[in-house]
Amino acid sequence: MWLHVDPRSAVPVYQQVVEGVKAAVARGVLKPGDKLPSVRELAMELTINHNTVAKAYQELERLHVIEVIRGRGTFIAAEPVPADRDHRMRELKHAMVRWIVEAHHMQMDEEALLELFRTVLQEWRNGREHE
Amino acid sequence: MWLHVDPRSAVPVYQQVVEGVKAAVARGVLKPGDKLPSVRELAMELTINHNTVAKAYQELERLHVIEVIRGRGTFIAAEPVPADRDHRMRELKHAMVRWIVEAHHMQMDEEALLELFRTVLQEWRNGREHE
Amino acid sequence: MWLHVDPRSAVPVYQQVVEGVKAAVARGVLKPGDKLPSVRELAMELTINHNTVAKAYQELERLHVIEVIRGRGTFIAAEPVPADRDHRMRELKHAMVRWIVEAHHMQMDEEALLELFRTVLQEWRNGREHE
Amino acid sequence: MWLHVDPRSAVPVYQQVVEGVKAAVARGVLKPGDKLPSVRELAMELTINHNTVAKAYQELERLHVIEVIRGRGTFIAAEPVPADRDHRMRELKHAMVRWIVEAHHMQMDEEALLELFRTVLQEWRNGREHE
DNA sequence: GTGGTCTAGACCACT
DNA sequence: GTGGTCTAGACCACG
Repeated sequence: MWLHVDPRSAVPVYQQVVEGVKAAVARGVLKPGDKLPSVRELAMELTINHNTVAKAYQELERLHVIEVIRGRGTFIAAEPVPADRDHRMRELKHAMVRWIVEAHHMQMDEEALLELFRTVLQEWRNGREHE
Repeated sequence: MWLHVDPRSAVPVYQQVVEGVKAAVARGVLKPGDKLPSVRELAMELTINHNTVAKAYQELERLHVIEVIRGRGTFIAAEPVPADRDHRMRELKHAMVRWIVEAHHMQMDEEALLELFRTVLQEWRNGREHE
Repeated sequence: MWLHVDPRSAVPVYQQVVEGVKAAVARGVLKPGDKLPSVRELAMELTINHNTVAKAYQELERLHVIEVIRGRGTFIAAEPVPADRDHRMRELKHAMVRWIVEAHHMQMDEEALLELFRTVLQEWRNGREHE
Repeated sequence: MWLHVDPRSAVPVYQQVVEGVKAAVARGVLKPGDKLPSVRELAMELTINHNTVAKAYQELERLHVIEVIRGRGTFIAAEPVPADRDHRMRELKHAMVRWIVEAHHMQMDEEALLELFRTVLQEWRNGREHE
């Protein structure tokens, strides 16, 4: 299964589903046109409520990651053109600054941080190829 | 003032205070031994509830960023010893993977992402020097 | 073809068919007495389920836009007598109020809204002449 | 009360709440900074479930119509700058075309339609002054 | 007291 | 069978 959820995590379950699907798309596990499990199937599989899955799917549709076709199912969207690019870019930068500060408090060099990022990037790229 | 707070924001106010103090320390605005405003002073200054500031201070003490000395006040800790280094390192990596996924959904190249990170790192360093 | 349907769309497919036929009649593409494709033909052409087309035809008959003659086929009605004129008039007014509210939230002047309506009306009229 | 809801309507209750608040803002009944009833208060008043109100509030926040401040309440946003102006403009035009077609089927002249719109606009303007 | 999230179970419209 | 909506009731984090 390409999706896992931790009910005891601080981050909301529906958001974990959203991020999980986005990650699967980014990793190439899910490709444009692929059919997602139905709301109830996925809910069963993750042993969570179907409303929670539905909320996640609605959020994903709003983000243009998936497309919902009534009575047919939900599918990975063809071309996820990001609408509010500026907004998301700003958020991404803020997230980065937050972690630069955090790294500082972990006695971590900036050079080491950059190096770590390169490593993570490399690992991710490798993991992606092995799909 | 080295601290600002936005009551309209998805991130909790007390957490904004925590991050603000950590950022000030990382940027060198606050140095070991420096005295922080009292809970009530800071609450007044930021026009937020003093319970909120108290909660932030408790969190900061738990993180060994500050030290509370009864009857004397609260101070920036001498040596910010990172307690749960492994845990935080794991979180840092997860955050990085999230960036990669997010960048992917913004049609952003991995090389561009790395470049962005370098830029943000550079900007932060500059801001730090100008303090 | 005078009819197109978008399966990915918030508005139900059968309703898109209904509106499409009504639009064709209003634009003069379909005239009283014109024969419509059979349920199965149209379904084939639009690559949608024939139940969906059947539902649309039923709705159109209810609205006196078309007439279904057993064993002969379905035709554009001679005189589209508006049955529930009051009801539809009320809905029309409500829709207009919704436009005004929406325009207001888009920081749009009332004069600009009126101008926009005039433009849309003009464009539609032009499109109609070119059929 | 500036808000009413019809549970038997085809349009979802939560959306009726969304439109009701937007209308109240457009009419000037609710002004920037005004406090909205709490989720549970409004739910009680409209005799609907609090989750339904919560969903409406979340949608309104997404539209920048209101601002939610945790533990304090929800307020009308200061400056409702519309983000996806193009998208909404396109939708507005489509709605207009739909009703032009509809008016045609009601045997209504285009000139009469324009005149009706002017009237509705005038009525709305008057109703607004009487608040 | 505020909104946010989740579960459970139900009904509905659409295909 | 598909997703969308709603109710009922519960728990949690925040201020």
